[in-house]
Amino acid sequence: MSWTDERVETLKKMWAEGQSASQIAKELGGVTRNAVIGKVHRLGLSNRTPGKGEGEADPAPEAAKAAAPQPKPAAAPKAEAPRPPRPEPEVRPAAPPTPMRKPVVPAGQPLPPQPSANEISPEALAKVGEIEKKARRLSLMELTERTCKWPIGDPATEDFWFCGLPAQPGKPYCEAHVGVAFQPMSARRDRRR
DNA sequence: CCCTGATTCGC
DNA sequence: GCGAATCAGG
Repeated sequence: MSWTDERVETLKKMWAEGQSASQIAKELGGVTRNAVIGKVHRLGLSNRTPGKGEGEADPAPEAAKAAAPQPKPAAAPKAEAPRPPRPEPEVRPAAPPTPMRKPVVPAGQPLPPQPSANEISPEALAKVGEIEKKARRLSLMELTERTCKWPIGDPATEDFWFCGLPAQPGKPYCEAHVGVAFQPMSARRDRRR
């Protein structure tokens, strides 16, 4: 593969969007992230290190950092979450060490949709309750394509993190969470009708 | 361990 | 110019 105009354009665009080199490499195909990074540097797109270049008297430092790429929580290229999960509102393992907490409602951040009483198998729920105690409690930034992206807690408070346990290959969640996230479509309604 | 970008250097 | 190997960091 070579750096055709088109490919370079894609590279520039994605890089500007804040996409990582590996993501760009994946998108382009036929190149590694190293190739992408190398190209980025050759194009002079890398982050201008302070006090460096000659003809780089950049008097407009503000404009560049205005755009913050919007992070995608469960950006699984293939298997996408069938529905926004909302584990157990009940579960709140860590809340005590914050007496001074109440103005925890940021801006009008609506709480995630609550699937209400879903007809999830009791075993699955129990399983989830168990593993959530062992959750790695990862932050958004720590999630990868192979960590469970199941949210736990209230996003509006400090009691929020992601499961982070090893995700099922090709799935965005760990085994336990896959169990409650992917329902066979109405696990079973009234027998016969 | 997973990931990130940065740099080097033989090609 | 290219990019694998390597480095440095989170």
